[in-house]
Amino acid sequence: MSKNRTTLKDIALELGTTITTVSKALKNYPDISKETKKAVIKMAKKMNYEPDMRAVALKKGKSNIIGVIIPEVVHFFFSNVLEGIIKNAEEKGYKIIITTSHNISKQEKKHVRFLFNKKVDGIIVSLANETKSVKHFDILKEYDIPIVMFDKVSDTFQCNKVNIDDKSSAYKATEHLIKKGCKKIAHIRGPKHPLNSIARFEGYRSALEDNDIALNPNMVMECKDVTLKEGYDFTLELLNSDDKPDGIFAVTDQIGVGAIQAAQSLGIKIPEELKIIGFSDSQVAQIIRPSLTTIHQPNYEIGETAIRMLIEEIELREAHGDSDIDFRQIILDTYLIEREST
Amino acid sequence: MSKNRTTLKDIALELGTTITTVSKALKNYPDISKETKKAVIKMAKKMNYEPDMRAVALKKGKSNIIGVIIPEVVHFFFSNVLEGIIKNAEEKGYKIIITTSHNISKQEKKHVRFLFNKKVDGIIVSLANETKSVKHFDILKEYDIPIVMFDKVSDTFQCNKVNIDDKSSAYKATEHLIKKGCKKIAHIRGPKHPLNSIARFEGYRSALEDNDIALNPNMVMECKDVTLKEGYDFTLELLNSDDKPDGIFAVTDQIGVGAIQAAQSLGIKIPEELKIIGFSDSQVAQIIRPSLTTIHQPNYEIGETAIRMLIEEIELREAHGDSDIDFRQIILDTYLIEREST
DNA sequence: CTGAAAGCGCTTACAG
DNA sequence: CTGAAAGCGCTTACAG
Repeated sequence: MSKNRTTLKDIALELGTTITTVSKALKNYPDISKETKKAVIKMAKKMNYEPDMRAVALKKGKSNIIGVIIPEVVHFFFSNVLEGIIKNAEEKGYKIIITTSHNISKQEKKHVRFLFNKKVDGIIVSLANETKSVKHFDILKEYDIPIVMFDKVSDTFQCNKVNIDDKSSAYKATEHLIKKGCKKIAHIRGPKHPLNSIARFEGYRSALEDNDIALNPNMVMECKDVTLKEGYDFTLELLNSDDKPDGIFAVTDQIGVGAIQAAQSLGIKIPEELKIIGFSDSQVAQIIRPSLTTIHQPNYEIGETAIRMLIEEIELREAHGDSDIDFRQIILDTYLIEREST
Repeated sequence: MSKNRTTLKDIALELGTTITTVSKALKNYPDISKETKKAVIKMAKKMNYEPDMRAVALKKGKSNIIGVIIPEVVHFFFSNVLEGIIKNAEEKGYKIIITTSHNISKQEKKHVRFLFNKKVDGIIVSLANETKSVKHFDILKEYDIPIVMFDKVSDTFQCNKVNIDDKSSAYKATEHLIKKGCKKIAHIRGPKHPLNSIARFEGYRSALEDNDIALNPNMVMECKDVTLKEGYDFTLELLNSDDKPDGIFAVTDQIGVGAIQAAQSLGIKIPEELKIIGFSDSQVAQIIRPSLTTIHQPNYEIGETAIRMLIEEIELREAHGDSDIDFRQIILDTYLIEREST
């Protein structure tokens, strides 16, 4: 037996009163008598009433839904950020619609469009590796839909942003290798476009420079998909060249793990002959032997901060209309964790 | 300058026609002239029109949103399932709202309620470890909202289900240890309630029985949160007892990894003195040394299957009203991957 | 304290 | 071929 979901009308009919009264009673308006409220609440419970949020959303012009666009879900960093987003959103009565770009710009565009017509209250995004132009986000600005970018942000787009200081973190990582005695330091870097892979490269370059080590372009490898396999293959290539590195700064832990496995396959001793440092502090960094020195970044807090900023902006706009917002960029701290690989 | 989002009315006004005509033109109704259609489509584009899905949903009684309730996002198995769900949902024009129970029944109840009043078209769920009664799902049945359960399912609740054969997989795992010569096999099992941890225990028990090995209750440890640390601690306890196991069947890879680390901390050789097998085939199983023998389960396919069944049911009900549905339980195959730990 | 009415943005049966 | 009207389920300013 299928029932239709109870509406205000059903309750009003049952009680011989009107929709208006029922609606007000349920929302505890002061101008409704206690008896009426009691009766309405009782009947609502009995009839399993739950407000139709679509109707509420339509009426109020608010959906309490936030859209998230990230490259991947099966990913140590992003799943942790997502966790931070979801938990804090739920606490404040917002729900999350999640979409994944798989680092493809076209997908990202589609999702922006979709979330736009789903009338989400705001959007959190980490750009696809492939994305260069962020024109497809302009429509959100035009219609005053708040956006927060994290991790892979745009430098030109005006909005709230959360990330870490990739350059100084990469500097720290490279400097660590230098302090440990490395002279020939390779960098397996991220793809061309994302600002954070550029910043990490800059940190690497800058640390070499400050320590009077010439940058050898043959020692910089550029990943496409940033997979363990790429880390493995690039490391083999580096270690089979005439000019072997004695240190590798890997742009992520996955790359670092691939590097360790490649070195081991050639019988090269870590950290004696080769030192390796990763980035992210994911679980594999602790579990691999030798364990991987890495840069810890506050994943959960990045998600938490992003959702907080977004909800603040949403509620600020609700209160003051489209008053001008001062956008901020919040930079969270990282630290180096030394393990066996250096 | 904030704009209000364009509505049908805006377009009609601009064109000096009516909402009806604009709506029909955009949906390519046959009874609208070509010229009108052309003009409407052009104007819609110019004005950045996107239909308000809330209104469409309200009118049509459909939201094209599917709710997902899972214990965790930061979790190898669940993030992979989620990936399978999201990708296949997007292809069919559905979006996912994701909520996490953190294995707490109360949270799960709250989410069911929330998703119900969000009027999602259907729900996919893997039960919280804590959940015994599934009464809180009854409301979905009452109102004909399709549900698919996966992994941690209920045996009493009538709905479509997707999982693996946990019992026979566990049997396979235990039998593998026996074939490798283990005589004293411990099992670090999952929590009390979830059917799949019970089934895995049953598989273990049954394999021992078939091989004339008496089950020693002291060799069965029960996890609460199924964390690496629990695996570590229980393994220390087992290995420090008078009656040491020579094999451990761990209910997940995380437990298996903890077991390996605990054994190593005591200087016990794997696999010579102790053999360990996990369950899931997550990345850590490949990366730890010795690498972990495990049961591979098709994570992505579980998600894919769940969302397919759900969408099928949604569309079936749309077409035929609440005709009776034949619920199915789809069992996906697992296989054993032998690595260094056995 | 209660209720009639307008309206959020759409869809669609019906009339012309 | 075009359009007026009802209605999806709510909220809320207004009248009584």
